[in-house]
Amino acid sequence: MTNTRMKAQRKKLNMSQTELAQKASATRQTIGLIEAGEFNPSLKLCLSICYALDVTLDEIFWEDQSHEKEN
Amino acid sequence: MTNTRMKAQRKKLNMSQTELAQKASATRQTIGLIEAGEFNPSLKLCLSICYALDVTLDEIFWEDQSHEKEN
DNA sequence: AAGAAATGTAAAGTATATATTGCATTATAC
DNA sequence: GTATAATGCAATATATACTTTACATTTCTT
Repeated sequence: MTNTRMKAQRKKLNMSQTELAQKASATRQTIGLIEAGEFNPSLKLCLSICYALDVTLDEIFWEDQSHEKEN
Repeated sequence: MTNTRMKAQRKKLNMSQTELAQKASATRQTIGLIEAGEFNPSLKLCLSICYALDVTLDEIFWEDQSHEKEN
């Protein structure tokens, strides 16, 4: 359940969790936990992350419904 | 700052807030407040709403960055 | 191999999303 | 025009996102 698309996009931009956290005005821990799939970010934070990573919501946060909930 | 796209899609499907709430396993109040733009739903809830309304995240929750934050 | 940077993880505290209950108002159907 | 459904709005309670601080481990650079 880790968010591989988000992590991949961050790496693609050669950005550390700390840098992303700053751009998205969150903490490194929060970013780490989201990438680890250990929590459920708010829409605003998702949007901030998208802006920082230059992608849209669907690109990194969409999950197919059949993708049975795993927590 | 009300979420007009979400509301419009719900109406398009002839669904009441109560029905949408049930399908998305939330309460009517929560749905009402999200439509009113009075808070910041979690990603999971956004996804549940998308499934219930048969749209994707970008269709009803994406906001352009220039869309200056209004709360 | 050593030092630095990046990441994982955990405890405690704060802010806020969400639920629950309840009542008032507006729209819809008969 | 009265009943019924749909929505708006508030107060209180609870769950949990997110922060802060801190330390351990892994990865990168030299």
